[in-house]
This record gives sequence, C-alpha cells and structure tokens, in this order.
Amino acid sequence: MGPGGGRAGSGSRVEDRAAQSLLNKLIRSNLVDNTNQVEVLQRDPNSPLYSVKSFEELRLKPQLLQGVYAMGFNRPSKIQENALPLMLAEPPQNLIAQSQSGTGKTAAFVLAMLSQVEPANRHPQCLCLSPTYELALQTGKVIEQMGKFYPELKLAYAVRGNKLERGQKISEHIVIGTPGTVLDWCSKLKFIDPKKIKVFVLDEADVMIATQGHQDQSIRIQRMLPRNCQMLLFSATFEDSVWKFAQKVVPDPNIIKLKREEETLDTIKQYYVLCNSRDEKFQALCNIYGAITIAQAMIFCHTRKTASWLAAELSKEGHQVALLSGEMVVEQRAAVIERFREGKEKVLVTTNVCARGIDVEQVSVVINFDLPVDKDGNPDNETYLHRIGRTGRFGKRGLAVNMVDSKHSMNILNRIQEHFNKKIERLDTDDLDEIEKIAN
DNA sequence: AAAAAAT
Repeated sequence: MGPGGGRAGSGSRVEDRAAQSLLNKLIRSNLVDNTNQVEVLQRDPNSPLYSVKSFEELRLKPQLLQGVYAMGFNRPSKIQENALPLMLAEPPQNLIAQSQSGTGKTAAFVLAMLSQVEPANRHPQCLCLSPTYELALQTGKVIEQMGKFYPELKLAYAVRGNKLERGQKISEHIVIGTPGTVLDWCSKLKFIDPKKIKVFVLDEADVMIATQGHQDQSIRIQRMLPRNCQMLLFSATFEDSVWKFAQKVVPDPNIIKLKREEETLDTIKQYYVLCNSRDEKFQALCNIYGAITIAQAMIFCHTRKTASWLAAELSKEGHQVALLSGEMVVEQRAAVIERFREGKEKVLVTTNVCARGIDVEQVSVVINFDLPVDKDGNPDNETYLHRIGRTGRFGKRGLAVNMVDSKHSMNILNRIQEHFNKKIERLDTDDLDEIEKIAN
C-alpha cells in the first residue's frame, strides 16, 4: 500500500464506512486546497520552507503510520503538509495554526501527540484541552483510532464526572480534557504531574485563550508546564485581539494560516427567515421541519432556557427532537450526542455548547433560531462561522437558515453579512417546494 | 450568554 502518486483514493485500502468518510473529507480538502493560499511564517527564517507530500517522508513510527492509513488518510492535507514537519522537528517547535473546518486539524495535532509518546513511561506526556465535554470525547475517539496499533497506549479523559480516588496518579500517556477538570487534576488534586508534559495542545485555541472564554484556566495550566514543553494552538478562527494574545503567550511561535475563510461559506447556502416574534419563529420552524429532517439538522439557541423551551414545544407539536445543553448531567449529554451521531436523532436543539468542532457527517442544515451575539449584544462572527461550519461537510451542499424576529436582529444579521461579504438571501417558509429543493 | 470545577 502507500499513497502512490495520484489523487487520494487510488490504490488505498479502505476498511469501513468511517474510514471512507474520512477519505472523502481528505479528497475534498485537497480539492479546496487548490484554490487556497497557505501562509507559513517560520520562526527561523533561514531554515528552508519545508513541506511533505506523503506521510512516509515524516519517518513516523511504523505503528503510527499504520494507524494513519487505517483511518483512510493516504496523503497529508494542505495544513498537514506544512504543520507536520514543523511539529515533528527536532527540537519540537511551537505552532499557531488557523484553517477552516474539515481541513484536518485534529488529525494533525493527534499525530504530533502520538509521535511524542513513549509508552514505557507510565505518566501523562501529552495534554490536550477542549472547550466542551462533547468535543473532548470526539477528539479522544480520534486519538484512540489513530493510536490503535500501539497496544500499550492509554488515554485518560479529564472531564466532568470522571472521579478518581484521592492520592491516585494518572498513568495514561495522553490526557484529553476540559479546562476546569484538567486544572484541578494538575494542581489541587495532583493526579497529573504537569512538569512531565512534553506536548500541550489547545483545540479551538481562540476560545481557550479569549478573556470571554477559558483564558484564566488555560493560562494557569500553561504556567505549570515545563519551559521546553511544545505548544500547539489550532482553530478555524482567531479574532484580531486573540491572535495577538496567542503570539504573546506562545514562545517563539511558528505560524500557519490557510487563507480564505470564504471557502467555507461557498459550500453553504445562507438564508434568513423574517418573523416578528419568537412564536412566529417557532411557527416558521414547524413549517420547514419536514424539509430539514431529510438528513440531520442542528438548531442553535442563545440560552439553555430557550433551547429547552423550543425542544419541549417542538415535541408537543409531534416533532421528534433531542436536546443538548450544559445544564444536563454529563451522562445524559454523552447519551444524546451518541444518539445524534448514530442518526437515531435527526434534529438536535442546542446552545453554543455544540457550536464548535462537533463533526457529524449527516448534518445538512444548521438553523440559528437565535443569531449568535456576544455578551454586549454585538454579532459574534466567529461563533456564526463555527455554527454553520457544522454543515457543508464532505463536499455536500450545506444549508444555514437564520431566524430574524425584530429590527434589532435584522441589524445583527446585516452586520454578519457585511463581515463575511456574502449574500444572505430571504427565504419564504410558506414555499415548501423551494425549501425542499434547497435542503437537498 | 454559554461553557468551564471534586468548589
């Protein structure tokens, strides 16, 4: 086997459906990459700009290369071509990387972590932080899949509800977790010795270091790490002030930007529905429910309260929906996201907890029941891009529907439209034929 | 406002 010379897919061994979908993703990102500009800023400008066209060139451990191919990857995506040589260099380099949804960020940093693990050392060597419980579970699955040919490799989840006995020490090689739990495990509870961490990954890095986000906890964790610990920051979005802060807190960072976020928007058709109240939005949503359930859909609300209200109202109307928000206990959250992944639930009503990173292939429609706004009521462009980025995956055409219920929210929508310089057209929810045509 | 903690 091996990547061969040609396009991804030729001569590769594809074992199952999951592997096939990952392959599809890779094919798509290669196509998209033809029009994308990659910008690489190396720390040492004298060293040659260095990218790889195959995984072999990286001299990975055989069991890791086997894991990469078993997942259906046969050649690196654009971000991986540039990021992997930097991350695997000796000595390890720090990296801040920005590239859109579905371009292979997760696989890139998982590969970097796995290549640093020494299984004989029974303590955490790599630490990855995720902004939510659900994303930590998802990334953990990728680590387990890609590392499945290391029989000794162990992964620990530092997430809510995962309780350990006092005085216990984590012996697992990689820890994936959410900020609060990881901070406790590193400091107060001393389950992890942070001084022995070699690779530190911030997934959805912008929200992990934003003042409004998890900055305090992330930075407190970072300060406990050894000085030579490799730091890897990945996200699809970095708002200007956060980008500056990232460069300040990461020592000697290399920078990779996959430009043109409009690419994401080109595969997703955006519409808005004009209403005058929350109840009208609810009615409009009921009108299009049939059209959006042909595949899977995610409906975003601004608050937990609205989400649970909406899920209950939709149920009363006889529409089957699932609800996922941070007010639920983690066992429930794990069960709901699993049912949604399996396709047992077609519609997920949720909050920003699911705005980022969640990768469910069959999602073809995203509905913003409430537009994303920050705490000051200004448009939250980053969250908008992340939310609608839950669809339009695998080269399929995605659909985003924004529900507007006032002059104020129309103004928010106009500002989002201007920010991305991409037309958001009006949709008439009485015209079901039109909607079905768009949704498919 | 949501998320994030054995508090």
